[in-house]
Amino acid sequence: MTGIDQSRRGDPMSVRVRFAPSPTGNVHIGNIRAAIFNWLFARHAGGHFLLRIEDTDRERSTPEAVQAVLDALAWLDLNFDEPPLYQSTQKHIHLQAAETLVEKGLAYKEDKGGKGQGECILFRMPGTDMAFHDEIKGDLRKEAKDLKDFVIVRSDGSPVFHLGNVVDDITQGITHIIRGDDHVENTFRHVALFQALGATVPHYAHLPMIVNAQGKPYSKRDGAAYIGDFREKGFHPGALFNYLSLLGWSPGEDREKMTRAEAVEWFTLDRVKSGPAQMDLKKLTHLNQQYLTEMAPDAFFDIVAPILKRTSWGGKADPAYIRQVSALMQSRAQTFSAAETWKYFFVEFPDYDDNAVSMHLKKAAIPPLLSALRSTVAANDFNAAELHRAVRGVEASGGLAEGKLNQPLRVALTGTTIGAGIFETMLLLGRDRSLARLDLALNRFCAG
RNA sequence: GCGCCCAUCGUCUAUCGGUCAGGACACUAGGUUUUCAUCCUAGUAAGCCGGGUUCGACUCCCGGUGGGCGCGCCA
Repeated sequence: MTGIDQSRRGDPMSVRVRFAPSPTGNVHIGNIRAAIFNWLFARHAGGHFLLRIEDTDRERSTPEAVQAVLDALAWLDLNFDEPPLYQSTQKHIHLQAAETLVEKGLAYKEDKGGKGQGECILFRMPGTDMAFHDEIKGDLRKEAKDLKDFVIVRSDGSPVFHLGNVVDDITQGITHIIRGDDHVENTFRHVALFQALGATVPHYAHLPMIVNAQGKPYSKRDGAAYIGDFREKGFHPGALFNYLSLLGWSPGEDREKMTRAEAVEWFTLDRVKSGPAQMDLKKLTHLNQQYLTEMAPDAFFDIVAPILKRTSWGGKADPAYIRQVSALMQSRAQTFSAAETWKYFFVEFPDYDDNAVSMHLKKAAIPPLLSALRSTVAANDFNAAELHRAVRGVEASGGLAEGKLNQPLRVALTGTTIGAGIFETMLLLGRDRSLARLDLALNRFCAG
């Protein structure tokens, strides 16, 4: 008896996979990609996706760090099927397994010296060449001489990663281990442990790593390598999920943008690539814009409203007004953070861009026309049809081609050359603010 | 240093011996749009190198080069 409850391994046909992060405060993009692939695999197979928190590092494993993992999974909607297993609660089972191995002669105690800490427990490798089949990398083998005994319990009595990891996989009845390929070499040890513990060896699949724009492994200084960063930068979880699923995997037939259901339906391990993949923020952003455009206006508003609330100028705006601005600007937002550029809708007077001003308001012909337009607008009803008629009328009287007054008007009203349709924008700004801004622009930029 | 893995446009990829080597992002040039964004059209751009096997290799084999990972009482 190993002391490990193997009852959950019941149906050998039922797939059980797990995401087993160690909570360190931030969830790395590579880790979450592993979670996505595990989730996809489980859902495709109609199996179970489990979560295990490897919280044996008491220093870093704070409740906040655990919450960060849970938040990341929730944000990406990676739902798991059973309560998470906290590795720290399994310590006695790990140790019992180690004792069993010692009793069977499959592990032994030894004082390796060092800092004089006493005896630790080492696992005895079989002494033969080993091989296992990787669903992604194919058949992998290692010669006996490269497989050395290793510590499974430290001299201070704490279980080492390899032991805890394997024992917990047995406890959770894991059938397929899908993880980053930095674990490939460990797998020989793990296979030996599964066998020594009398458990069925699970199937393995090692995922290629995600590297940075320089083709190097992501490090702290690369930034934006944590999923919280992407959330803060205004990415849609669906877009990130879609994009990440395409890093190292492809459904073929030129399919890229896909729904979750499609990804689940098409996902198979044999279509996972084996070489490292680079993140491309540009492509992610492009996908993101598509996701934002397709969102229901209310859903878009729900996310954008809190972002505006946090700005110095959008804090106390009327929700109904925000909803209108949101609806107008949604289709041109690449990320949710684009809302931070909507300032001119929420203040009395906009910040004027110097280039825009000199380009569109400094020409001699413009001031008199804007002035005339100001009078016409003030004298008529403030609606789209009238505004349109007013602008066209002034253009005609000034000998300008149709549409040539639009940009000067836009700059006078918003301070910038880019934005949604100028008439729609004006209607949102309202009659008073529009007239006031025209006056200000006329006085400040067109006088003298 | 030793071991293992990988190698198609700048990037993500399709291709499972015979294709004008396809798609997407990015880029360039047009078009639509009052600006921007969107959208449409077109274009530039790839099989790391060297040997084999084969009637025929991006595809199979060997070598080289380059890159990644591993070699802890870390996880």
